[in-house]
Amino acid sequence: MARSDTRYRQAYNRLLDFCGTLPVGASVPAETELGEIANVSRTVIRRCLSRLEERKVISWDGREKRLLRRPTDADRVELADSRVSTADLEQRFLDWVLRFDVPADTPLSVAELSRTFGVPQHELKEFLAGLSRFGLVARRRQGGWMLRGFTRDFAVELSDFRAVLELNAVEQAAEAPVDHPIWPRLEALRAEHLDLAARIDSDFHAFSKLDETFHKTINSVVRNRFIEEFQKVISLIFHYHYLWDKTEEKDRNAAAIAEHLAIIDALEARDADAAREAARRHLRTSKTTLLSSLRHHELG
Amino acid sequence: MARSDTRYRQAYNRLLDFCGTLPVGASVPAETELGEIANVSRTVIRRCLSRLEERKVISWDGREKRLLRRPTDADRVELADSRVSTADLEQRFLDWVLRFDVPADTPLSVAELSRTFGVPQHELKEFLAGLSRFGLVARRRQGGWMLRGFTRDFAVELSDFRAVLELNAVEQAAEAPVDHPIWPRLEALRAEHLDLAARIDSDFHAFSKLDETFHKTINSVVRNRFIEEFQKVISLIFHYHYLWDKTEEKDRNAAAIAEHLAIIDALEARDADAAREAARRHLRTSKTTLLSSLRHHELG
DNA sequence: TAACAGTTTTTAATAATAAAGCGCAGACGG
DNA sequence: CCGTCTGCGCTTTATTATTAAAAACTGTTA
Repeated sequence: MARSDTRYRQAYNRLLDFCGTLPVGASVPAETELGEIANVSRTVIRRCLSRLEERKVISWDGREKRLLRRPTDADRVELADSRVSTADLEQRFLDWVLRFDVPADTPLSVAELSRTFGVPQHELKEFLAGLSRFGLVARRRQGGWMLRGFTRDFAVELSDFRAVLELNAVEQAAEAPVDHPIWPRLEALRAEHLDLAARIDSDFHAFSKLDETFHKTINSVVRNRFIEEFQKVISLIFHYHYLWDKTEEKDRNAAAIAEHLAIIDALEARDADAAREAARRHLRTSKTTLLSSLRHHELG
Repeated sequence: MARSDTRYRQAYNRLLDFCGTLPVGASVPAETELGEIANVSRTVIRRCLSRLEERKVISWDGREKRLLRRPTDADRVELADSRVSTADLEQRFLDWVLRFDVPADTPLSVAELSRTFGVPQHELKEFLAGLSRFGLVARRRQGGWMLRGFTRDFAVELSDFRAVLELNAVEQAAEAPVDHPIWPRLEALRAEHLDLAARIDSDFHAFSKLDETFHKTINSVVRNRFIEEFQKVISLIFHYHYLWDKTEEKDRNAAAIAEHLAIIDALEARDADAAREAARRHLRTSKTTLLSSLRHHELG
């Protein structure tokens, strides 16, 4: 019942490596300096030094530390496990919710999630607490969490919010200076769209990815931590639902390509009003698609 | 090292109360039913029943439970502590940050915060995890948290974001139907603004509260969980900084009243463009005020 | 056979604790 | 005698062990 000593183990091995670079008999640097080498606090260093002394790799008497022998592979310590990536927990969690179509108002068990994701409970709790800011999960009165889920209301509000953010982005893009990096990127996107449009009959599946890139590009002109935070969630959710709704996918995608091109045209003409209008039209379509995808899911 | 048994204690006392309403000798209802009365699970009820039997308040044999005597005050159990409100932790935390002007990039000690706020550590962690979504705090690489704080960048981005949300709200307000509750509220606000304007020389301090009400009203036309979540933080922050910047407070407030009235005028005339423009102007002023308040703070 | 009590399994909240971090006082070397 | 380094002890954090509470099962009786 205590935190893991991975930090110590890693530091220890790193110190062994360092000692390997020193000649036998050389004096070992001060604790502070070693701390900087291994990027840990002095406390950890001291523990490592204790062990090094114990194993007779170094002598240690006050500030007199000397390398006694060349360290071998046998001196190294195991660094137990490679704890599964905790970084993309968000990605994996949303993926799970969307892929398995977890219904709204499902009680979430921290213990169970902890097992399926291979992440300690307390980390999950923190993560869920974060998500609750987006209204995707909520605390239950008697403890525990529940997925507020992917209801129609949620989808509508998410779409509306997305529209607000993205119309703002389009407005800003229209006023971006000529040397802004968005212009070459838009030009490249236009080419990709035209390319895909030409072979839409066979490759219409490729659109989903292109769509994501397009919206990411548009939004990239807005440098705002709040908006960026949301964008991650928004794009993921739209992305998935796009993938699902298989009804008339080809036609939908062809239409969306046309709408994207209209936005690009208006932007490159620096016509803010037209761009706004085009974006508004496209977002309206997106919203409809998202809602219809939900409806099919409910029925299915 | 276990969770507290407050739930059990409360349930026990509530059952005592319930028994008080029964005549001596009456049969006590089933566990499930008792569970509904006290709003706890059967497990807790059984624990309570055990104690009731032990103290000879009831007899208990299988499903045969009878009230032996009228419960007295001596039978009740203490419910240890009144854990300080955990509900408005957000309010209190932001209050603390802003009031004591905690500088950016301050390391936050969960242990210390836990003490000053009288809240268990794990709750604080969850809370901080939630705040990190707003970019106000961040995890440090080597564990712990830090306040990313109230930098100039943060203020700029917050203002911009607020502007995006609020311009959208104004747009929607301009198109609200005649029977929408916003109209009488706006009319009332107009009166309050005029009233305050008349006695601005003495009462200019009262504006801060009026400002908050005004913006809250405008935003109330947008029903969107994401936006609402943000609004709480935004309004709190602006509110505080308004209170601080004492330079030319009277003039500033008088000007703001005029700007508010312009927005109300345009809205009531259902002139969306004019309303947008008026709002844009006001938001620009607000941003300037927020930034100058920061500047003074840095210097002072 | 349906409602109930007894039992077992799971889950979540909290305390305990090892690991890591921090800072000061004094020692040591130059 | 001054600056650097270490020894030491206190703080803080991350993680686990433990228990309260909830939920799920199972058998029994009215």
